[in-house]
Amino acid sequence: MSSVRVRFAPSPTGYVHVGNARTALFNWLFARHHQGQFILRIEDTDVERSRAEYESQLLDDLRWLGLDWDEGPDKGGAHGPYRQSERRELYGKFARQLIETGQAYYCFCTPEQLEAERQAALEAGRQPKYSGRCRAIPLHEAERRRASGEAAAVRLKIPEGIYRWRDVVHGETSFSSEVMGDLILMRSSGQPAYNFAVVIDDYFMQISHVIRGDDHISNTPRQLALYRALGWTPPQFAHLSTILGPDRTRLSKRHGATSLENFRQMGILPEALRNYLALLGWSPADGKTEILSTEQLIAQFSLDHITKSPAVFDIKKLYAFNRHYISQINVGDFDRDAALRAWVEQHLVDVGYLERPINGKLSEWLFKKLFLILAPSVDRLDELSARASVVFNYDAQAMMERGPTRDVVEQPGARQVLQAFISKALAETELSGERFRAITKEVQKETGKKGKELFHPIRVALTGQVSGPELEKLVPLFEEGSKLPLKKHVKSCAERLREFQAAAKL
RNA sequence: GGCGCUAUCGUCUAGGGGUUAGGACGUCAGAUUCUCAAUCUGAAAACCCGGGUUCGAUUCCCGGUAGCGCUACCA
Repeated sequence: MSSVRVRFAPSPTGYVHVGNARTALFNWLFARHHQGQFILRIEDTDVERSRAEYESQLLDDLRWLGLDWDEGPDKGGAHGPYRQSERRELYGKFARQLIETGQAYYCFCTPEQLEAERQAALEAGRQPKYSGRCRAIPLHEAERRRASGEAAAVRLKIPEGIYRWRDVVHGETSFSSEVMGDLILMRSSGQPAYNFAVVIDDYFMQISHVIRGDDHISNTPRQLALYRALGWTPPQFAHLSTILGPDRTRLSKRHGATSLENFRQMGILPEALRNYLALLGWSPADGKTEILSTEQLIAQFSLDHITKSPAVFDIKKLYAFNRHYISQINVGDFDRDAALRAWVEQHLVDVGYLERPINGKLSEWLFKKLFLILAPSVDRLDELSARASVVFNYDAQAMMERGPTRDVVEQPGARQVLQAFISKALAETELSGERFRAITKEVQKETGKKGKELFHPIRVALTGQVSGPELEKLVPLFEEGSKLPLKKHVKSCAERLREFQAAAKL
């Protein structure tokens, strides 16, 4: 089969939105599945809105998502340059060619004039499309007017007829030329217009499949008209459905987190987002498996299994995937994944628990103990600091003033359990998980209390909270943490229990 | 207004002329755990409406409705 070349062509006008991220992902998966090329092209023809700093943000976002490209603005390639702003001559050349062959013409109408006509047409209930007035201006006259300094745009004469293509996801699709006005190729500023630049670029970059949002469906016939005028064979088109917010309108900022940057800050793992996004509009061959590694995604991805209908973005489901991938993190991953390590460090530095440098024993404790004990219960990693409160914040006085914790301590029998436990625990120089277990066994024998009656008061005395991870894991976490040079001191079990004794007047 | 796209549990989806309409998230219940989370088991939950074709339509066709998109010298 001929080689697959696909592209992701964002304009640098802000952060990368999930909708675009999904488009990028589908292109990438398709390219990787077919061992083809994935090309990144920057569509910065809109000088007003494009900003250079957005471009580097954009590349960072895509890298974070785990997508890599074979050709792009930062790495070049045989079909560059990869910024439309650097391809001006090309567009100019073909605009002139189309004018010379009579397929395009100069248009001297001003935007104000066009807007007025548009409004008038709308009010009269007519189709608001360009009248084609400037088609009648002879070329030599147009040249003369331009020479005298008059600004002109270039328009394509849309040939009449039906424009049809076989969309890879929608099947046979067609539009009549009647609904299209002569489209702008070059703006009077000399900048190419989107539909023109896209066609030129896709052709010269030898794009085989254009996989993009279905908001481009009605642009497709215009582009087809251009391919026809230029005598070029168009690529295959695949139009992906829109991603909607919970209210079924197009997903946007007002729906909350929608940019890759947002998700990164929330502590969504890129593999979770990739997996979730892949399932928005695409489904695996067996129709059932949802947790899929990137390798499996690449192996199974096919344009045949794409749905046409729009999808509502469900953050709860994203969280479920994120929980899954967080629970898969194990000790070794921190050695491999510097980005994950840096994220966790920064997060805890930001809340004032830690300070840099973080290395040696502290790093070990942080990743191999604290993280692995606390992370499995979070939806997103930015909840880690709140979970870590059990480690860093212990205040016996406050605990005795709060209803839920105080009630546990004041339950009948609780003091008996606590007295026995505390005297034994304080006799130890350091409490290990094993010693903790042994001591609670002894307390159980002596007091006859077990289960909830036994552990609940101990949990409250040791953590100041009524729920949390297993005590057997927390105890050594506290003990080890207490010996580390942390910005915020972690109280040892002994410190906690003495403070508790005083506050509870035991 | 015109043109186009879309329509299966609350949500993401599988499926397809005859099925107990499958899976996942969420929800609810139970099990387990010192607690929460996790985990396991189970339950409730869907073919937009109206015509047509057919022995039989949720599936195919037409129409309606609704949602979304385009209708720019934005992309």
